[in-house]
Amino acid sequence: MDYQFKDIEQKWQQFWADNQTFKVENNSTKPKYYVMDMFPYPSGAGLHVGHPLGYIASDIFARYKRLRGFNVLHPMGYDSFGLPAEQYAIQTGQHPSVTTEDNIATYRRQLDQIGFSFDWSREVRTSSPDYYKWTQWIFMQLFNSWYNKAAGKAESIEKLVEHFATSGSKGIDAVSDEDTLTFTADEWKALPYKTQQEELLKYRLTYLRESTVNWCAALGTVLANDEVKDGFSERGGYPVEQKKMMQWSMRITAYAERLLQGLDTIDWPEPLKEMQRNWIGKSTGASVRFGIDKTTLQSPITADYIEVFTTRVDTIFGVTFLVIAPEHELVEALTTPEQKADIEAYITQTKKKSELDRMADTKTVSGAFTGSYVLNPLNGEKIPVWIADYVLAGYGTGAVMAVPSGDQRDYLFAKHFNLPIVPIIDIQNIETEADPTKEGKYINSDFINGLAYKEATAAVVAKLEEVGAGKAKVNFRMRDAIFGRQRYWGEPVPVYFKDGLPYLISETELPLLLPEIDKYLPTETGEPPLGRATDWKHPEGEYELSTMPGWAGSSWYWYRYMDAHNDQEFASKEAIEYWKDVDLYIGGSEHATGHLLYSRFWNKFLKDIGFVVEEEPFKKLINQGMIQGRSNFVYRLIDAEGRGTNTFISHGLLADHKTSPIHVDVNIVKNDVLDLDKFKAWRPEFADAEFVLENGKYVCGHEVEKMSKRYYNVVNPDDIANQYGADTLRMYEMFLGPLEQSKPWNTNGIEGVFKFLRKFWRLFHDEQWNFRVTDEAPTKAELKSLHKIIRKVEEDIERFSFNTSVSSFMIAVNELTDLKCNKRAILQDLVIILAPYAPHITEELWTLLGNAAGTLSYAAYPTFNPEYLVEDEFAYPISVNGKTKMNLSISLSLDQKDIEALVLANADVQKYLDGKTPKKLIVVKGRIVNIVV
RNA sequence: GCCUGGGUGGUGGAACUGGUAGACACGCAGGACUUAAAAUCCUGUUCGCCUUAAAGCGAGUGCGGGUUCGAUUCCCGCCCCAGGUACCA
Repeated sequence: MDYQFKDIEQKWQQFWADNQTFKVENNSTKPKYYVMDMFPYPSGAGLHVGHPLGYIASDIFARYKRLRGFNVLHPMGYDSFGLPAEQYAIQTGQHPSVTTEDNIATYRRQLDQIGFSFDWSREVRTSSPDYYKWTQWIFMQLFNSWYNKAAGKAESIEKLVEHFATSGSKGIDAVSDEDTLTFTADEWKALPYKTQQEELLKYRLTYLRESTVNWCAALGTVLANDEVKDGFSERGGYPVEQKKMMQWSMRITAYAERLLQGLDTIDWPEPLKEMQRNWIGKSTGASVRFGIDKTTLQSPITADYIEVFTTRVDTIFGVTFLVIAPEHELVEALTTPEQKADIEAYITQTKKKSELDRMADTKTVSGAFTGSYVLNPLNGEKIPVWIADYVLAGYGTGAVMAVPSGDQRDYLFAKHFNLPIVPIIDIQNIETEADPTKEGKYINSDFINGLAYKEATAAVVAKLEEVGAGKAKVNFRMRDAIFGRQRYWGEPVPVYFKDGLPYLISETELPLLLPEIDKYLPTETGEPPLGRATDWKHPEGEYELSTMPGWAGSSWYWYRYMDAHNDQEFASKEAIEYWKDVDLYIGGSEHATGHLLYSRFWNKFLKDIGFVVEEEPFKKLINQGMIQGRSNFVYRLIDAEGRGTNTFISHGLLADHKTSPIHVDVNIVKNDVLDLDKFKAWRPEFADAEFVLENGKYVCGHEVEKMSKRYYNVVNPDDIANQYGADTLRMYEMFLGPLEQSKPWNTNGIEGVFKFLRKFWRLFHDEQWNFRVTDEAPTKAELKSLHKIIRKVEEDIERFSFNTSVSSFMIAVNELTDLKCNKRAILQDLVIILAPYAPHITEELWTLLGNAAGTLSYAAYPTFNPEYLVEDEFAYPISVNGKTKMNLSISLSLDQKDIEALVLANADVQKYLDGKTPKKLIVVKGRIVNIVV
């Protein structure tokens, strides 16, 4: 029979499901291998062709590893809590769990159609109570822990309490809030219970913190930064104000150093690691306190100094002004009456600027003088204090010591406002711009004059410490992560409040179920949606009303796959000790600093408290590129009055007509040629459309854009699978180009892949489509083809170069077709090698070859034998001055000298030399001959 | 602005360690089969020049330089595109 992909694919998908072919056990004599994909959020739009790209790659890898004798864990699940479902619920009143359920069913159907080898018995859903029970449980462990810097890890809060009770706060080196108390053991014991608890909250790894949020009173909710435009909500355009709010936070900063160091131990793409490094943002420097000169201030001020962080403390004698952020808490107090108007005008101006404007505009210098001064702690010099929007409130202390001779921004600022620029290093050239050099000796710098960078820095830090005005400090850019959302569709926080204190519910009360509410909106008093729940009250107090953020459930899910149905633990010790970590993780780079950082954080925490065994969760990570949409256009003719007609001009003829482009559904266009009948049927307004054709065809224009419904460029994998089959879809997505590269989707080449599979099928069949394979001994040429592909695919898979292996399969099948090879000895091995890429057609042929159904997935992978590829001759390219002129076959057993002689004696070579004597002859054995004349 | 990745035929791409640029596929053109179409198969296909043809010549991997016997690959400078982004002191 001809290649009937529909029957074959349905048959084998059913077989795998019925026989649980890919179910994997938590113990085996085989070595383990864990291949995981970033699980999807099940959106209402369903899967588009961009999603499966990574899944196909990981599935090929998983199937390959299985063939190579590994016990492979390859699971899939759903990140099913999230905003879109809630938004939909607000609009339609449908419960998010209902729409989520529907969407998951669609995803599952679409995934099944592509023939993935997932072990579905381990499926997880973050929104399922069985799952979020453990998300809540981990939250409780974090609440019950603090970070002991001395031990270099998280420990139980009990240990901290014990220490307080025996030794007070002395000897505690912890990551904590800034404002912790100092006390003796007796003083601790004497503290009221509430004060003790408040104190402990300053140490817990999850804690309450007041943070500013974008509050939109009209919508009654908190908005994300990108939902706010110029101080108004993007949705509705209502005013947004900064509001302080008590929120749950995660003390991820405790792990900053370990998160940074860990990057050196994992096999991730370097750009992605770089992103994480930059996000963590470690900088070594010093904090310096500049005393406020109160003699010039007319109003009283509580603060005594402005603290700055600098990485160049050695330049402190070059400081000629201080710049603080317009949002700095001291701005108002420092502003003198004369400067008040200036400062207020500047602050108003800053608020109008969007983040993007502030970033792109490095050329405009702006700022305003507060009228106040601080004193240089080392020489007592009076230094003016300015505000400027290039200083950000959120980083460091929100204040900068400006050294215009060494920093270009400070330099421009000083030039613009006519502030002094003092050179501090002898070789510094500051005529036209700042010179940040660290070479040379210091000048104009008091006691470090004549010193070099290293000694100077040490001397300044020592002096600052001596006078109590500063100290060496490591600063991280990374902030603690807010861990709460004023939303409904998320995990409830397992906490209730009594007398203003948070208490964990008991473990036996887990999971704390999400209550039913009447509508998915904030309450009239501005409480989160959970405030609407009736009869939802802890016996001891009021439940927390915010829910966990989107990243909670995804920060540990790889452990749940290891033991997905355990109701005693998030995963058993045995399962974790067996699977350990994810060997290969494939997903998009948009999660570089969110999910991938939080996951590493939770993993390190779980290791600290002894529940997991590996410091890093994902040993190797590959980013798949984004698949962009390729839109098609038709061109509507514009008549003399400038009105659109119902006539459409083919792309090649546009120059002669006035037209306007219209997006057309890519699904009714093939290779940029419009299907006229489908176009007429597409929309009623086009039913009478007329066309100006070129060569009898209507050719569409095209553009690369985001894949989106409104551009009519969304391609659904179902359509491809229906038309060409899953095996073609799988191979085509790989054939499209390098996995890690972003590329537009187009189906231009899909016929080639489909034809390849038919050609492969035909190798096993005669002219009349009868299955016909012989047991004859293979020829040398056939063995060569086979072993070439064995080696090539092995190399390609190991370096995740799937596109090149698809090409190689085509070459192999072309060669074997030319050789008219239908020998079992060759074809059976070829079936195994191709199986990870095209699992359905290969399963069918595998059984036709007489093997037991379903055994292909665990067959023995063919071994490469280099002997079949040994050549005795090589067609040397002969080049003259680097330009290839001809080929010359020469035995590979000859040595350098013989080759040289042979080449020079050749008549054709002599012709190219044209009587000239070669200056030099380069012979690279087995590669090239180059004659220099 | 900064960081990262990229720029190769009409198109997607290949060339893995500096060694035959354009594998493989699409598209296109021509041909075979067919009453016809689809399907299939065969041939050609980087560009320019010359040629009846065979063959030949020249240019060519974003642009300009450099290193080298030899550069898509390494170095310097520039332009453009994509993604990320936090003026990070």
